[in-house]
Amino acid sequence: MASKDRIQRLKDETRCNILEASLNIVKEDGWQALSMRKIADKIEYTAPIIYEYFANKDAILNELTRMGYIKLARLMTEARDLYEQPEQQLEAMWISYWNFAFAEKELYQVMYGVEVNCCALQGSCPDLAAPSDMLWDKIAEILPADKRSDENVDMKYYTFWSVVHGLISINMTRQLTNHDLSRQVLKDALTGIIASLKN
Amino acid sequence: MASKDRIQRLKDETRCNILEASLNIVKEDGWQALSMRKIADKIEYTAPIIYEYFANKDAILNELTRMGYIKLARLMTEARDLYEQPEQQLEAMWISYWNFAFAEKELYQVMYGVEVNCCALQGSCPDLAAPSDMLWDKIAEILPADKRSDENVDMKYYTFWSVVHGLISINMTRQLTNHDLSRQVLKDALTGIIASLKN
DNA sequence: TTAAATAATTTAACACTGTTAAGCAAAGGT
DNA sequence: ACCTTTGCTTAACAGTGTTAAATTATTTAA
Repeated sequence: MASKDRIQRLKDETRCNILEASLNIVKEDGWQALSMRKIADKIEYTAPIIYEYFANKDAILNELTRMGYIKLARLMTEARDLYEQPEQQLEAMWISYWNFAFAEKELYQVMYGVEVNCCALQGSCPDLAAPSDMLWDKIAEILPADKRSDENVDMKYYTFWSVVHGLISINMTRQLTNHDLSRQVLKDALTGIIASLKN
Repeated sequence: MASKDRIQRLKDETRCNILEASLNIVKEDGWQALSMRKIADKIEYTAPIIYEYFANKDAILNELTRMGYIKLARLMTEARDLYEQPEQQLEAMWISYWNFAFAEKELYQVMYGVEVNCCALQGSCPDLAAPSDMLWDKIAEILPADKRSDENVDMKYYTFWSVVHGLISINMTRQLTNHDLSRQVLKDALTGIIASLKN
């Protein structure tokens, strides 16, 4: 009967190896490069074996997503517990969220649907710059003359863009489904940032 | 010699048809469903023909991206020109950006790397909710008692999340490469929102 | 110990994917 | 009429996720 345990332990280990191998492949060559056969190669099996442990490829992604959330929660808890005041704790948690995103880039990508391949075209044609230029120029126009440095305009521009794009992304990936609430957040944020331009 | 023109016109039309067919497929079944053979089917040719017009599949995505930016610039210009005051113009442009994202969801996705498939698992396990719960609770704790309604906490939570996730996304898709500037925007935004909690 | 049953693993296959090379058929020029 | 160019298709390659069948190894029973 103890052999059952041993076998179970080996199965658990293989399951773990599959997840580990997957993450390694992604860290080396990106999500695009992750394939069942490559995973099988890494764990020194053939592809169909993986289906004994996961229903399909998506199930592996889901499990990695879950692992990401668990790790993020741990890091945020640790960051929070370094402080006493709620305001400092809240800030520490968000900064910990930020740090996690870059320390575990691949996990963050699968958790929140940030594509990597997209937008490979960088400043290749003026069409791509037109919208951002329009916004940038208008921000510069509103900012008081003594604060109209390139860096200040950049700061405000990216603040706007972050909140708007972030809100859109969260909506599109269905992490926020209340569209009315979204619009309200948008309105509030926009008026808030616009107000902050003029002082 | 006029026949040359006619032929050129037909070629231009086919090129346009490829882009149109691609966008239709994506609108019907998502980016995942877009394949060279399906495009060929729609324009009633076989797949290799497409390579006469585009170097590869990526080139099609790039062209759709470009079309997206052109359309976005047009909409933003129209929105801006409805107003006189710079502040109103700026707000109108961002709202126009927001509206474009949902009116042309597929274009926005390819322009800014928002994955669709990801995070299909919704509230399936408590692990996924842990990080957001931690943040939500801390926001509730800081908010003055008379403003501690679920809706108010939600608003603030999503404001935080939008700006942080948006900034991360913009960084990861390499639309903003200056990491120091990012951190500064992050810090400013966080202290700004935290300050706004207590009044 | 040997035979039967069960489990573990692989090979083969299917229907896809992007992409390229070879072949064919129609049109144009001489 | 022939030759050349163009337009288009068929066939193929290497890869993908996934499933069914075949094979090998291990455990159980006699």
